[in-house]
Amino acid sequence: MITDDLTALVEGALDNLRSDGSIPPDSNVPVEISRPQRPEHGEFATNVAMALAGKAKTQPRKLAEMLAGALPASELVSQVDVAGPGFINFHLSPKWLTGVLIDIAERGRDFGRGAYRDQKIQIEFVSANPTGPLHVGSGRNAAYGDALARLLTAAGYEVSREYYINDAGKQMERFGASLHARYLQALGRTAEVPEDGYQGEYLADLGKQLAAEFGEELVDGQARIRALGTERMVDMHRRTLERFGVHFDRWTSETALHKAGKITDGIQRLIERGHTFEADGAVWFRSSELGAPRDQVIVRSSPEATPTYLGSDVGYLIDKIERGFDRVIYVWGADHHGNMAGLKAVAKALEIQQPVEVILHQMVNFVTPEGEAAKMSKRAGQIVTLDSLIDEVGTDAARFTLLSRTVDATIDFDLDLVSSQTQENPVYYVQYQHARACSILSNAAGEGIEPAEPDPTALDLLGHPSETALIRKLAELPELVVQSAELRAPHRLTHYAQALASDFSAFYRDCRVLTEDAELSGARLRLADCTRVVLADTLDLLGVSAPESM
RNA sequence: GCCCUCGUAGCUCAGGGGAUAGAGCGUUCGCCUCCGGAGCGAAAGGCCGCAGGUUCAAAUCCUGCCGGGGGCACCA
Repeated sequence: MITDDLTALVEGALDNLRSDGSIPPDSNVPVEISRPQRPEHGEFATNVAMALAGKAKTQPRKLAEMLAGALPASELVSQVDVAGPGFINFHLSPKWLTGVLIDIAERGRDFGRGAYRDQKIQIEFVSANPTGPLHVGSGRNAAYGDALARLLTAAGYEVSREYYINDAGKQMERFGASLHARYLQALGRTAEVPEDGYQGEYLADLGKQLAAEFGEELVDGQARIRALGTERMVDMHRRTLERFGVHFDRWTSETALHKAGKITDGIQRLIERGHTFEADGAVWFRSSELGAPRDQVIVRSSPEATPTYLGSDVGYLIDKIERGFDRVIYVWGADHHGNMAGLKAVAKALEIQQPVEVILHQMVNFVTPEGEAAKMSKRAGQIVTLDSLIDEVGTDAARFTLLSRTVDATIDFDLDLVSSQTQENPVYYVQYQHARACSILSNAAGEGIEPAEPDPTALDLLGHPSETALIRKLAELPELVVQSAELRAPHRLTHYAQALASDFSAFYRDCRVLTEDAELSGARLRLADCTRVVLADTLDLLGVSAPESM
């Protein structure tokens, strides 16, 4: 990678200076290559001179000049500027610029891919309770988890997407009771949804459905109703997610884990290892000794004596690890923050060597134009569903918007602006530039003009500032992919996509592609084609489509 | 009370220790003989919440405080 080459150059210069006594022999400073904010500064920069000045008590300017003078020759660098407080700016050679285009032309979508890493990562996300429709918070989770999975894949990892179906436990009993009541109501009987149950209208609809399909058959069959309801809810989640462009490699049911004995085995492991005690008739996990703020119940007291959420998670975690992943990632909403310490404590207690990583994303709030937060509650039935958001703005705009901020920041949706956001959403700008590139390419094809062959002499004609700026932007993708994957920060790609689209737009404005000059047209066509590839690839990493026309 | 997270332009947000802190929207002023105007250019607009600390260097790291959001169940 280019930064490695430049780092080696600077380190070589430092060695030269040390050996001729210009700087003290023990003056070791880390060399970091960065991208300057302003194009006039060049393609890359380092300010190792400032760090060196601090150690060697010498003027940074002078040190920078010495460093620049001591740089070994390289065909990569055409010019070095000494600027500002100790900065050395590298201007890369035209050969490097054409090299970027050749790389893209030859590798296509592989251009943005990192080297294979031989590491299997499992990422579990969404995992919403099958008690109601997916809401927009789950949409954020889905958009993030899926984009991160795509990013990790692009960075060279083997990734498996998993959805955990919480189809056991107390909430599901409440769900069953609620649906049973709705079913009875649909049959014209008197029944009431329990106070701690699910009041949403969707259950009334489902109750009517069951009444129509089964008649009186299920009147005494609450367990059956619960199972049927769960099944339909999971199907609904699956459909919504497919519609949202999210596909899971595996759906694991908590009930299935129970049946396979994995849950009780897991709890047994904790007991055998001496991490538990009994109190008030319940089994407790001594998590406070493993970094958690308090001990937690893993098996409820009688008469239920069933595992808690954390209790089930022990067996599930073991199951994940036994399937051979080198790392497991959980994507949770911020409202699950309290479970993090417990899960980490379980991993410690079981002496799991593989990293167990939890990523929390902040919530999605809905605000009125007056700025009042309208809180969402599933139980109260006031749901802004993911389906309704997709209906309103479409999958592309929804995903792009939900991904455009860091996971650490809450997202405020102004409900009244959701539809007008269709107009101002930056995703359309990016898609538009992609469509424009496609359009130019097809116009050219109609006139029999083909993109120039990917070789340095043909592409050497490119040199306009808007052209070089665009090429520099294209060149950022491979590093950005690896970086964003390691930082778990897909939102960086949304910003990159916009910047790239903007640079393409400037190129379009300044450099007419289809001209009298066939060779120049060919070279610019190649640049347009490379931009098309990189834009499409970036959008794909976000799970957003790249239409050829709009 | 304790834990997590946010506080940067009028608004929504980027900025993983380094140069003159950036973008979109909004505002003002310009640009349609032009390969797609869902566009382009320019201008205005900033004690980077406050106070300490670490460092040659802090919007960035640490501590405290103030202010928003989320958690602290034998719910998931």
